[in-house]
Amino acid sequence: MEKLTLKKLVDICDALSNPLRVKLLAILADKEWYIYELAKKLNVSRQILYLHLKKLEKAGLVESNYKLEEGDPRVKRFYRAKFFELYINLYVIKDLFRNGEKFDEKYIEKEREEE
Amino acid sequence: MEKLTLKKLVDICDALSNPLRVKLLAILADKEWYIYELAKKLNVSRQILYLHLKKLEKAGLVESNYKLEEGDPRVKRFYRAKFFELYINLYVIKDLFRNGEKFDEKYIEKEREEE
DNA sequence: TTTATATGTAATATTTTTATTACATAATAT
DNA sequence: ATATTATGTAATAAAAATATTACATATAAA
Repeated sequence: MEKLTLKKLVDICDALSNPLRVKLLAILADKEWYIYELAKKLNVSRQILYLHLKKLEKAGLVESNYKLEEGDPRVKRFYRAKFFELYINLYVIKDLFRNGEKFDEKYIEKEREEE
Repeated sequence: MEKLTLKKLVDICDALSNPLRVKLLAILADKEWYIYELAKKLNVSRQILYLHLKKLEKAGLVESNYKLEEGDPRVKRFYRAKFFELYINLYVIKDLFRNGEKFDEKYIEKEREEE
């Protein structure tokens, strides 16, 4: 498993801190969907899906690309889940702060990336 | 590892979706602290710690109790981290929705517990 | 007696997240 | 032509999370 950083943990947890986003991830794990189709299936607005998918994409849990299907000249943006693994316990959490860097620096670094 | 539910996942991830809360958990893993002491150490307000610790407590990641120390009649409320483990990947996420219950029911159930 | 230590609540303000609504474009299908 | 399918942006509203400030209580220590 790839090295876990504080920022990565916080981003993934932020992404999974909402039940609709977890559901989206489960749906996108089976096959790729485009937003229009997803909005109909889940009976929610496209706009809210944009926001939730953006957060999942930021955490690296989903990805998307535009595709042209045969016989339909309309470009569709397909989203799919990316495989990931996360294992955490108290020791893992402690290790996040046991590598020279100070918490404050990491905190500030995270905020810089936000811009 | 205990059976993971959607609600439990969302609560834990919500708790870990903020870097200060992750830091708090790491600190409380080593020894128990009371809020006044923590506020000084971290140079943040007591009030903000109340809020963050409440969220960690709700997720079952920390616990607290009041204690009297020898030679000091002032009651102190000590917080400490509880051991936990969380393993997630795409299959685990999918499994959360593969047990008869529908997503909507779980979503609504979660909201009821909020009250 | 005043400052520091310790607890808690309540009110308010700020910021972020979440959700809704409206607009604009373009091809498809009826 | 008009409704449906598809994309995107922008404005706004509502709700939740985060942060600040103020108040109240009580003991310790100087």
